[in-house]
Amino acid sequence: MKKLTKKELFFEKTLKLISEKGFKATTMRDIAHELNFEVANVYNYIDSKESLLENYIFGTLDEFIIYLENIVESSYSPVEKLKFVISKHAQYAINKPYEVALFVYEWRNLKGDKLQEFKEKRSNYMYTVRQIIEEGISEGQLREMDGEFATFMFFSSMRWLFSMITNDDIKVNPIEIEKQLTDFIFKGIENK
Amino acid sequence: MKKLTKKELFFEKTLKLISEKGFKATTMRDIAHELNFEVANVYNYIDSKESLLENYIFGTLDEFIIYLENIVESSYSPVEKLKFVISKHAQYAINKPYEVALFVYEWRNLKGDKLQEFKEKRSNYMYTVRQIIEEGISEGQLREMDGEFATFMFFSSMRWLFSMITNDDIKVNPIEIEKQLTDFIFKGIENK
DNA sequence: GTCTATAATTCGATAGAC
DNA sequence: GTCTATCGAATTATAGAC
Repeated sequence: MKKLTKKELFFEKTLKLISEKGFKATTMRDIAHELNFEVANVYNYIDSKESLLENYIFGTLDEFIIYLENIVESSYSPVEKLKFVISKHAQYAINKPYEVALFVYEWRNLKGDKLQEFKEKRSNYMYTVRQIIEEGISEGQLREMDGEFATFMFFSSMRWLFSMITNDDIKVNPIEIEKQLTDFIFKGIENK
Repeated sequence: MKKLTKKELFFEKTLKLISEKGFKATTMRDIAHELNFEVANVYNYIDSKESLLENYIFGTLDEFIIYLENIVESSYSPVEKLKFVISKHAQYAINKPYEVALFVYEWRNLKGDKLQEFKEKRSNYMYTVRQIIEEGISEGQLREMDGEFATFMFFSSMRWLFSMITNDDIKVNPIEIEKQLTDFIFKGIENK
């Protein structure tokens, strides 16, 4: 077990707190209390509550963007590319569920330019995945279907994963969860 | 177009506001401003901000519970039952997207007994759906798979629908959206 | 890095006149 | 039903001593 610095501990505990209570519902006092010190000390680690959210969300978003760019530039088939994207989503949701929670639920609390930047980057990301899906359809690897619907489905998978992973009742096997997700997206639930 | 009473207009505009900005981020002053009157007037319609959220969320939840009970007590096959549930979710998401938004994103802001009640009812609802799915698997209509995974997938569909329906770029055909959703859940995206 | 103290603002909610 | 006025609590953030 790696020993965490105070700074790392601060961001880890704060992230968990915000993802569970919600960004707006989490006060600086909540954060201070979680770390057993006074409110003023929170500002030893961050400039403002606003910047805290920005750092978490763009940290996640930018990592996904870079990964997707690498996949797109590869010579894999559309289906193989999609499986890489699913795998990335699954691994991220398993290893960093709280980052995902903020990304999915709290982006609305971004303000001004940062909100704009988020929307644009996310839109570009989804459009790129949609192009892969439509390529798969036109090549016949994927069944005939509405590319937009399929793309939306694709992204709902990350939310689903998050629900599963943060559910205390369930013991998650990371390998199995990724397999189940991939099977679901490709095969559905029907027995044929 | 039906004419709305002042009361209906209040709840309609308030619902839309809260679902777009988030419950915590929406202030009583925001609500008053949206309706072109002063803050004090908000309390002509509601007792507290807390009760407002409770009414919206349990209105949605209880309707789903009653509908599911009727399905369960019917003599339809598991697959047919699931298709009724999907249809209900799709129709609700299409006709009442903002109620769904509150139900999905804002339940964390319920407090005390109401939060407990929500969790229990939702848990029971999911468990009932899971039983239908597992019945379908054991009867061979659905492929062999983890019932828990499948159930989670099932419920992520409502969130996906919501994303689609509230996306301004997309013109939604209600019949088509339900078909695409059903196809997705049963067949996945692969071409076989 | 930690504390006390407090500024400055915003929040939900109420009182009471019209 | 609508307004003005206001309360008390909670919020983010800062100043400055140790």
